[in-house]
Amino acid sequence: MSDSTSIFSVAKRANCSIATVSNVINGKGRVGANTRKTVLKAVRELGYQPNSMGRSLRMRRTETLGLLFYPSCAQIFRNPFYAEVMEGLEETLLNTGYHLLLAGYEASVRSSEVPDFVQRGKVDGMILMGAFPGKIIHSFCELSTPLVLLDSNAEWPVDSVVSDGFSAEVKIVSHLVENGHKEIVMLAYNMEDYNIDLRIKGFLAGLEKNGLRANASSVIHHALAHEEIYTCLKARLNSPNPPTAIVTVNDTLAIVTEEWLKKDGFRVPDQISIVGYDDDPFSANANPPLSTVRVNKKKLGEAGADLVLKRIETPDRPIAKLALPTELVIRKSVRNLAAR
Amino acid sequence: MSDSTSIFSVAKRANCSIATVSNVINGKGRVGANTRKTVLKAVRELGYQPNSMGRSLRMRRTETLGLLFYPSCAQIFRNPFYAEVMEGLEETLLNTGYHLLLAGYEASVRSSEVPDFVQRGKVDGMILMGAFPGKIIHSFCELSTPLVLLDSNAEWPVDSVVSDGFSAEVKIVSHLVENGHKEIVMLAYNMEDYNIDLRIKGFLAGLEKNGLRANASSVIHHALAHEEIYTCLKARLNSPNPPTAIVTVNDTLAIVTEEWLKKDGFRVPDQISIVGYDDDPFSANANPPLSTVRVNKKKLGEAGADLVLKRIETPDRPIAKLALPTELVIRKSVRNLAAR
DNA sequence: AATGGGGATGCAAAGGTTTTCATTTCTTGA
DNA sequence: TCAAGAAATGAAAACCTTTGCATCCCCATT
Repeated sequence: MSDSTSIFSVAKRANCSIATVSNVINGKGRVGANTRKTVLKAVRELGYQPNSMGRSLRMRRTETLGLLFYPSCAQIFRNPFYAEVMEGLEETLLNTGYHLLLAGYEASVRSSEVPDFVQRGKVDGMILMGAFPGKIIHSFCELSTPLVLLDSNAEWPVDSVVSDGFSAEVKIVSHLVENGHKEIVMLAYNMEDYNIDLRIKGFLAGLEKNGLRANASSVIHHALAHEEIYTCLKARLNSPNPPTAIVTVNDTLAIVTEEWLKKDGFRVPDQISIVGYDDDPFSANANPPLSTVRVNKKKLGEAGADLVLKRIETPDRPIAKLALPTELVIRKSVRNLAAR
Repeated sequence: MSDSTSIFSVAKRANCSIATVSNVINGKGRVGANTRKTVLKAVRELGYQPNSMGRSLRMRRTETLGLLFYPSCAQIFRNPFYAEVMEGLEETLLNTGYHLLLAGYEASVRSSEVPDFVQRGKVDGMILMGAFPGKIIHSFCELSTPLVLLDSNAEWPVDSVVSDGFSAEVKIVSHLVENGHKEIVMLAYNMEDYNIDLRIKGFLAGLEKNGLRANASSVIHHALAHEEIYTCLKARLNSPNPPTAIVTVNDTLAIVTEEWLKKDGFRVPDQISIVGYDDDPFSANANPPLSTVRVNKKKLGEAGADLVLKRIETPDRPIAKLALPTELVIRKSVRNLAAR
């Protein structure tokens, strides 16, 4: 308990060498049964816990993983999506002895492009979460630090885990077509974001696969906020061939769009169907309950932690790029046009 | 860049001793202008960053703070309240060089009641966030590790920051009374939670201060979920002297209660007024917009970080217990009974 | 009784830093 | 030119571990 309980004090109390104490604690080497008992007793009585810094210095291993958010911790905390990812991370790390060093990109980067603590050896590996710009990912890739991109990007030569947004969107389009929809438009943000791009690509592929025309006007995206997107959508709804179904790049956008549509007198799903992505907690209680795509967020976290741990263990293992399968969850926001 | 860039390599390249390199880097001691330039050059060319473990070992300081959530990381991530607290934490730590070691209580505690990493010296101090049971807080208090209870509890002899829920509830009651309400009931959870207790006490004090009777039936609380609470409320609404106003212990409870009330045909606020607590992001957009209490969450985070840093710096300073002032935000969920 | 072997234990180095204190070098005034 | 004082530099210890290797002891086999 005292401040100065080091391995020395234990050794002195147990009347043996520090090497022996170390061996007992780590279960290495050979230690006689009696000695072991004495040491264990001393450890207990002194409340000794090996000092992490001394150990890390010697072992060149910190048992700490950097968890870096983009753009900031607060931003990620705001998104309920990541709560479950955290759950997966937490559980996987549970029995490994590893801890997470939390950092928001903006707050942790001073001079270079990579947070100091990485190069200073405070962590054994990094998990990057959020829509990191390519430029930043690039800097990380050049380091030799084990690295995994979690729900972020799969285009770099490092381990990564994403949800399979491509297949998901194909499934969505097929689902809509099965329900008689032929004029479908996608709503997306216009920003550098791998996942958004992936979903757009999947959406377009879905159209083609179902024999619908896929062109520039199939996707409405706007760099700016939700309002702008809705303005474009509304213009389209009043045009000759108005869409009967909307696919949004995530649930948040779906919900606000739905609100605005209702406010403007469009009935959902009677007049217009809508499908989201993410299965956020509020989506099931929306009015009408939102059809969407469920990604196993917990598994996302588990896979991420697993990958970086494996990379630390075996730096030369082949790069793993995981695209987790998704589940289309059908609720009440899509109308069957055929069954009229 | 190479793996083995230590202070030695810099010293060799700059043709000086490691002591001098250390002095240059830390701006301590005296170093000649020329030598300084040479060392700096070597540092730059080698891309040298001092090793955190070596430094921590020697300085007995890790520049890391433990951020412990109860019951788990995921649980806290789910609550939008904490996103802004994180913002405050992040910003305050920004220029201090300190990092956060994240841990969920459930996941990080194995044998003892306190996570290993604390006693192993992986952190210089701890921030506890969430409704920790007293038993656990007690274990932490016995440690000599700097500790701050953040939005958790203020009843222990350690630094703490909470929002002043007591005064806030007094303000709420006064506000309701000013609007002609005389029959007011509070909805709360029945669990060990300092903040809830504080708000209940404030509510009762508010009643007394305004000359209303405060008794056991003034507060409806139930160990179980929202449904149970609502059942009790509904019974009360159908009794002889039904409440005209409801005060809930947080916004979430307010919103679901509101939904159920509306579903049961009660009009809010025409028939029944309601006030929440927390000013969650969704509360402003509720229907009607919810009157509630805003706590400066960011400041909560700032104060917490600040306090633990000060405690590390000056272990003997007097204990600080902060109760941050709150702001009553009046929206549309309270009806003025006087102006009929 | 001597030799060999195996199990138990300890010594000392290494890992990267900071810091104290001694030593060296420079400057300046007489 | 010398001495003294100030400024610059370096050697070594300390922080706490782990681990390779040497040592020691004891028992069994020949």
